[in-house]
Amino acid sequence: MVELSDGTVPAATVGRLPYYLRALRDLAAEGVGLTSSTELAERSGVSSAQLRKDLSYLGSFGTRGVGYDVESLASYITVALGLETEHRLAIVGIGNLGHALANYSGYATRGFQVVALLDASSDVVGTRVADVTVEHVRGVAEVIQRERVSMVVLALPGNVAQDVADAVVGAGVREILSFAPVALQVPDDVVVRSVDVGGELQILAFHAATRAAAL
Amino acid sequence: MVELSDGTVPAATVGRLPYYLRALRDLAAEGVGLTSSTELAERSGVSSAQLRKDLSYLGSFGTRGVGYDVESLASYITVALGLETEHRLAIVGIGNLGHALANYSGYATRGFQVVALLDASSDVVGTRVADVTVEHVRGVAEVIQRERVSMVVLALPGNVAQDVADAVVGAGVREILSFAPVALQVPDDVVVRSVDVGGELQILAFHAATRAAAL
DNA sequence: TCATGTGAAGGAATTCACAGCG
DNA sequence: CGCTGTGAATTCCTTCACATGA
Repeated sequence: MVELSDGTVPAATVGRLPYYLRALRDLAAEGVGLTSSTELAERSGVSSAQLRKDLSYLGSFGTRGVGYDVESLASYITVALGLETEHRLAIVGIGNLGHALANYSGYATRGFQVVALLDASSDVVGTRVADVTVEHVRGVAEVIQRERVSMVVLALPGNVAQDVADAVVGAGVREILSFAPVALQVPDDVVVRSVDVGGELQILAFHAATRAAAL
Repeated sequence: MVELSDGTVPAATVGRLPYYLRALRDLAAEGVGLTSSTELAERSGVSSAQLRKDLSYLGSFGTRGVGYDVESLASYITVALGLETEHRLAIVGIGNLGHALANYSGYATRGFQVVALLDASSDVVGTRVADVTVEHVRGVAEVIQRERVSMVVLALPGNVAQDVADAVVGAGVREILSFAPVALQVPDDVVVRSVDVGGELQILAFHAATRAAAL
């Protein structure tokens, strides 16, 4: 019996749902209709106990003694992640990274649409990138209203990220993905996810140094 | 008294060290010479207790009743992260993202150098990107040897990521940063950090959906 | 019988609150 | 006295191991 739980899903579990969904879509693409917690966990890079525990927070989707139906489990996770509704994105900062993000093809297999691009440089404002005309960041609030933007991606230098975040939050956005290596100060009801490439490399450097020290 | 600890630093702590280092460098750039756990924590987006606990795993760097010397704490974290040695990077996959990463200027303020670029498409092999000539990925093992590459960045589609990872690991690389949305299978002594932009957006979508459901 | 789903146990990370030291 | 450094308490997450039910 399928039953969705209440709203209490651990953050760590939410963070893994995209991996499960990815693995399920891969399985579906391979024509696999039925899977097990062992197989799905292996493809997702977690333990089978972890996978089952995670799914238990969302409800009960499998058949004991059998496994999980790939299609239907994918559907449930899709719904749980809120991917059945369209999410309209604006990207602020059309430098190297912003360009790449604007052109990023498979936005996690639909659900996301880039509807606005903004920048502060007159070099790019007015140009078209990925079929969208770049507008000046000073009009960010208006653009967000006009395009009904619900998520903003910040691909800009750390020193201006906070100002843009303030403007974006003021315009009603509650979900931000930031590539700027700064801790953004936002109200409690705003969710910020941060991706820091430099930081990731530093973490790898730490492991390299630890390995070297162990010799 | 400054004393470095043994090699047991929690993974969660390691993940935050880059934020502390960033905040310290900002402070130094502003001409601040002395800081407190409260100030530094605020700029890093963590609690002051968290910061002090994290630092305690590395050693003892502050002065009770006073605070931390910005320069020297930055130095210690730099050493702890292994950033005093040069790290030679290869980027595999010179698409939109690979381009952006190759041109990414401040590689976390030095310590990292892009010494090789590889791709499988004849459209880009042979071209120069960020002063480096793109080579064919089939020669990845040779390139890694020749350029003494110690870290590899994978900016390529999920379906080929595992093959390249295998080749790269076979050539002796033990640190990988992957932008491919797949769980790479690697030996225990290889460290893989994964950045999944699509996944981050899905996590934001989950929060948006949860918010909507709460109304 | 077999793999799911889940209480219970165990481990890790965070927070608390204060001892310790300049 | 003030702020660091840290045991203790708490909370959160993961793993275990088995009851459950198709």
